[in-house]
Amino acid sequence: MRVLVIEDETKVGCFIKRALEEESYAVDLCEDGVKGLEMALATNYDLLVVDLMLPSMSGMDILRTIRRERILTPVLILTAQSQIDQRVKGLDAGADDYLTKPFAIDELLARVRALLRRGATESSGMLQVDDLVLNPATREVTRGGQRVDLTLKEYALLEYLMRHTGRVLTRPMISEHVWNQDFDTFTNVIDVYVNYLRNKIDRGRAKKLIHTIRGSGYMLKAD
Amino acid sequence: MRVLVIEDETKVGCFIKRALEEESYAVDLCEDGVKGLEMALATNYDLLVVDLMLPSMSGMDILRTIRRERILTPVLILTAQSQIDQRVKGLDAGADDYLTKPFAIDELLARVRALLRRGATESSGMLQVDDLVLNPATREVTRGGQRVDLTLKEYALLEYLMRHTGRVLTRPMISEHVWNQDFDTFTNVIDVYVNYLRNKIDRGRAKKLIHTIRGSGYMLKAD
DNA sequence: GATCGTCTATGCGCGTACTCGTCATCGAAG
DNA sequence: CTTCGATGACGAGTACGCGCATAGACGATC
Repeated sequence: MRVLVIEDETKVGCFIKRALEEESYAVDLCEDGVKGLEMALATNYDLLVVDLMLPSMSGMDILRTIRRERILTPVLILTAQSQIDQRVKGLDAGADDYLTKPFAIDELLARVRALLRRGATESSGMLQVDDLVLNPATREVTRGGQRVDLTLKEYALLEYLMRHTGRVLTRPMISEHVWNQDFDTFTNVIDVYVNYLRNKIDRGRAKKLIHTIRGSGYMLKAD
Repeated sequence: MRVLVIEDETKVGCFIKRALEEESYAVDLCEDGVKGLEMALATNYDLLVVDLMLPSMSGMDILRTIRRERILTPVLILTAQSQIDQRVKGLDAGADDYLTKPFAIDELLARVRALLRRGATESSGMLQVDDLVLNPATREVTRGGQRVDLTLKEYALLEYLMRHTGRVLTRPMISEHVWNQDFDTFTNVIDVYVNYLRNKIDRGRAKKLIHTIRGSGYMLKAD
């Protein structure tokens, strides 16, 4: 799950970025409105977190522009206490949720989870492929009832694979959703992480879930 | 499906080429406008991906020229953020879709798929000849319900045959759509690949689908 | 300074794409 | 019907690059 945070106060922005990364999201941070808009249009983010009060271009304008481009990415708006009246306008312009500054970081994380759940598989939020179960709420993974311990990146990759079960996922697609903009194209990190996941999930099991599609990419599937 | 990418930024071009090739397209990459136009006129591509801002000749001029020549190949235009106003002109000049740079690679792949589907069989996108079924979305092939595993080239060839069922396809036609410009005419690769496909699709079956038209080429047909 | 997580670098094995050579098949001419 | 050249089928073999595995560099955290 890749998130773009547009927030001009460096301290707040870094704080949010950090917190989201600890939840295994791939996060890009942008302190400028115009640049942020470009990034939002450029990359297929899973969520945008946008401050309303920004230099060079307001969060509201960003929101309106991306909706005009028919980008349906969920947007979480951050408003100062004094801008409460702006909320309604924000929701009208296509925001999915808002949060008043200052806020508790847990509050933010809870809303982010809610927005991402909504967009995805719907239902209870539990992802399941064969006897492999992933609970996004607790970030707990089990295979055949047995707990599997994953690092942040391993988890992020697995979640992406599980949200697109049965489809071939090319390396560019994976890097775009699991890594942030610093990703280096000419590297084999993805292969390495797939290998890590295989060791923890498929090794020693009769039924393999992670499949290589040679020349294309990878696929998670029960067959 | 053969695609021509006209893009002067080497890195972007290579990235696009790689991604398309992983989707089993045959891809030619050209970094120059005039040369690109020549290639577009010389070869019967299934799709053109053209950057608007090019040295020596703008993408718009290329577009106008090939449309004047009554070439109906679908065209996907790439524009920089600052050239958004050019889009309308581009669509007027005969572009089928546009994409703003920088863009998400999934987005590009999705639009490419959409444009190629539109030109072809329409409908659900599923291709079927007798009990042979090909699903372009998942790149999955079955014969009589049984899964058939194909390599990238085998798949590309079969897709081309299936999109032109019942018509005689000459070797030049096949090489033009399934291989890229590096194709060596004085070779029998096509025969070899038809043989591979026969082994995987017709071998052991009563009803043969791949037919040889001696002196001409090949044909896929239920009879 | 020890440990953990992320990423880089590298060597190896194998599958894919392709070449080549030989044999089978077809069609036309005698 | 036989012969013969042209065309295609197909098995064997090769080169190369993809993907896998593993070791280790680097940085952050405690």
